[in-house]
Amino acid sequence: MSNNNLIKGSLQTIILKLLEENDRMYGYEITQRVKELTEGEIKITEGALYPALHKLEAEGMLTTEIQQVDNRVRKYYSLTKDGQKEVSAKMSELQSFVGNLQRILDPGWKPGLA
Amino acid sequence: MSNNNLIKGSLQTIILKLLEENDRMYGYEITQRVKELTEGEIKITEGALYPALHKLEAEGMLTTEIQQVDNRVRKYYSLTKDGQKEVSAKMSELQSFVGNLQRILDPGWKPGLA
DNA sequence: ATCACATACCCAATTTTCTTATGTATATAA
DNA sequence: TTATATACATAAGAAAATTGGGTATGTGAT
Repeated sequence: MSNNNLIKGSLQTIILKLLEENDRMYGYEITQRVKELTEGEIKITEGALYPALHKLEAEGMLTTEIQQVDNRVRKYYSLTKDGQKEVSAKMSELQSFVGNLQRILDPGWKPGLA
Repeated sequence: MSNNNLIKGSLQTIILKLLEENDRMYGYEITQRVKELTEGEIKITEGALYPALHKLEAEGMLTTEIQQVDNRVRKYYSLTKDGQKEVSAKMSELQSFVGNLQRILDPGWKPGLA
């Protein structure tokens, strides 16, 4: 995940959420989307991404579809039913975790006040 | 660190920040403070905490002072000069990471709008 | 008395997740 | 022909947890 060494475990959530929004994406596309959205600040490395995708597929969260585009092979991933449920679960876990982090780290923090 | 599996990488930041606010804390106290602040949702395990404290000490971020209290030994930790600088660095890293996470995961998210 | 629980420290084996480095292959622009 | 972009993949190693132990004291309940 680039130079940023924080919060291991959020990569799966990122993958699942992007697939919820986009229905169908391939690996390289995911890395580019994340780079775009964070203005280059988070770069998902291939060494992290592909193992994560394979693991999610093995767990039944994703299905794949291989497709030829301009003499290049793309492997498209989509959410399964289980994957769709998992997105919600992971998202609320992450939200609650970030909330708890704020309670620990931001003295005087109150929910709902930016 | 308990049942919550999304915390990896933020423990050092939590320790440093709590010590910035409290000047002097011992290990067990840190676990209890975090439990309090998160209403039991985050429980720092001793297997994670003590190695993290020892590492921060070895890196020169913390100093220790052993004290007897009621026939029990307590090891108090405080920030060194380097540790004080490190708090700011870790905090802004974490804030920027959480911001990037929101850009990825919250479609339509704008900074400053809760 | 003994058992559970709280306080207070510690370590070792294992697992998960990442970094770093490498490999394959095609296409395009300098 | 060299670098960069696209597109997949694996393997060695490090980092940071989990899990499960161990030591020891104090207190409240059965």
